[in-house]
Amino acid sequence: MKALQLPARVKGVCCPPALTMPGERVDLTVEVLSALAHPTRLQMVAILRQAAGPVCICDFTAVFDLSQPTISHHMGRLREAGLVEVSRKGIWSYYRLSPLLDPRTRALLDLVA
Amino acid sequence: MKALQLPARVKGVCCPPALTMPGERVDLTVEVLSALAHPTRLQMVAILRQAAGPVCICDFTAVFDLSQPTISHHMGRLREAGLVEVSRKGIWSYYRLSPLLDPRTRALLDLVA
DNA sequence: AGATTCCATAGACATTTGTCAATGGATCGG
DNA sequence: CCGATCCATTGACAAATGTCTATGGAATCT
Repeated sequence: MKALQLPARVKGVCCPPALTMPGERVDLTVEVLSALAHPTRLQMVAILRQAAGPVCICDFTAVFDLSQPTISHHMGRLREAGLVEVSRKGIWSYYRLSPLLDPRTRALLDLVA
Repeated sequence: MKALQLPARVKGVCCPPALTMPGERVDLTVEVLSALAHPTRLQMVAILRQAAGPVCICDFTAVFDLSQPTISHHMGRLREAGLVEVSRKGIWSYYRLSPLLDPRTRALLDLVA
């Protein structure tokens, strides 16, 4: 098989693409984006951003038309992504945005939620 | 960013916060976030942001360790989300970031890609 | 025309995701 | 101690997602 000669464009002429983003940052970013890429979770984060203080799970179950385990599941995903933290008081679980989010993630939340 | 005040918890009494984000904006945001929430697609967008001009699909297939149909598939998802546009020249398909992205989406790309 | 290259689409298949019902642990009120 | 409430976990199951192989159309070279 002889190599063909193609017009105008030669491979790599336009901009030889390089993967400049460190793999670790790719993974972290994808994890955060995935956590936010769901209507329920995005709105949960929006609620937490606007809330004056930690919000009870029972409040979320009241707002969304979803079962309590599903609410818990979504909140768990936000927690695994490091976006929220939980504090228990008596019977209730209160969630808030993680106070130590790195600036980039904070800016992301300000943008989308 | 209005503070919404929750009263002290009383057993069995919940005080649901309001869903302040318009449903349409939730859906649009989720669509964009979903498109970006994959390692390959995120890096594709990063490449397009740094590129001086449109980038050929054949360059992406050279960079990623994925089959050509898979590359095409991911690029198609970015296109469906309105993030990229395609222009054909002869045999090749060149992709670039959509020039008319709304400022919020542009800012999002600047943050994560 | 025939061969070759690029790329999108279709089909198949395994994995992940989103949801609910059921269960159980922890805490509180009486 | 008993019953009730909150919430996380488990298991099940349908739907969406990511990947590949195979195929076909379009453009270009010989």
